[in-house]
Amino acid sequence: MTASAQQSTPHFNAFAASCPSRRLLDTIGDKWVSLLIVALGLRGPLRYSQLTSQIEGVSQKMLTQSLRRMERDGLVTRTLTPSMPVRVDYELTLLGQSLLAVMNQLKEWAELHMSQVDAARAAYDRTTRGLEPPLPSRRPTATATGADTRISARRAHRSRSLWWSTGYHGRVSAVGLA
Amino acid sequence: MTASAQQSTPHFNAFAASCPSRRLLDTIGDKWVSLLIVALGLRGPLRYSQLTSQIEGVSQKMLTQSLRRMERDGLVTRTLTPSMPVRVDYELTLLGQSLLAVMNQLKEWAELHMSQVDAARAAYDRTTRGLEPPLPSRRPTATATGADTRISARRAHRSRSLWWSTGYHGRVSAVGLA
DNA sequence: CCGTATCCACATCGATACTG
DNA sequence: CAGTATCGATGTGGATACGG
Repeated sequence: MTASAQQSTPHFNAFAASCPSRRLLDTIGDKWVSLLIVALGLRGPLRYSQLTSQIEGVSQKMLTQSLRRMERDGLVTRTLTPSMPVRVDYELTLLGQSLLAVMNQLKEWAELHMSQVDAARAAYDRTTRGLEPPLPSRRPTATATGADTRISARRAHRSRSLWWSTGYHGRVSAVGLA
Repeated sequence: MTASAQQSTPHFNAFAASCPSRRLLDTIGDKWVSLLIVALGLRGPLRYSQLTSQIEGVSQKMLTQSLRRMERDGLVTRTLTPSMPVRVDYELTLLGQSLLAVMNQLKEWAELHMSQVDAARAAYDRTTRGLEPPLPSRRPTATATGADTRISARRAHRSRSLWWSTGYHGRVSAVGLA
């Protein structure tokens, strides 16, 4: 990873659209997956029902789906104990544990910086309000969906010698020097 | 909510369903956001067009949307330079930089462990194949959506004295002792 | 208890068209 | 260049019903 970065290992690169690691990035970035990793890392193996209560608001579907994917990816093991009430425990594998550190940091960052983010949002909304009207009604247009307003006479290309104008009227947050 | 379990800091807890930090966790776990953070952290400020090419496969819509959200959350700044071709640069804020370390680890973990995950998947699919039929056609059902097969006579509860049986016929990956 | 299957409202996202 | 707006296919996820 020192210089130009491409000879040490058969490297994966998440910046590449086709690289499998990008999908993996998506998977491990999932809300439920990250919470599950942290929960399982925090207190040993956990039963399905314990996870249900530990991770508030998760539905059976999402819980099972996430656990299944994690099991398939080798992040957790699933152990069935055929006791009287059937019991199933989930536990992090070594691979899963290697993710734990990162996930903890992710969750902690979110919790630690929540207030700063909130402040930033408030400031942003204060300076930018008006751009996003409350949109009270769906669409103030006539009852019939304006089907003809769509096309509109295509005006012939009027002198595009401007190429791209400097007179920018778009959204502005900060302006630099030309 | 007020009484037990917290007074040290006005703590956020992502395990709680209603905690705002959970949504934040969702946001920063987003594929595009994480790639953007890493890209911007890697080489200074970047222009919109540079991000387009740097992060392969991202659409205008997702790029703009992600950048906008990140700007609102105080993770990046947006600087407009009214030069001849209009130019817009995005740069990490201090808050954004504090996320960089975690994001780098996340992306690196994905790239470093991709092969292990692949192996785990292959192993899983080998032991579990048959559970997921190739589903060749969409749905072999008749043209009309089978509307009556839905209900089916609800059978009266037959002796549930078993409560929950031990004779588990479900999916088994590993079995523990009773 | 530990799931699976289905329905369906809603969010996501790519493609496309257009604009300052 | 750097967006915005809209459409439509697809995905996501909760609610519900049911089964070993």
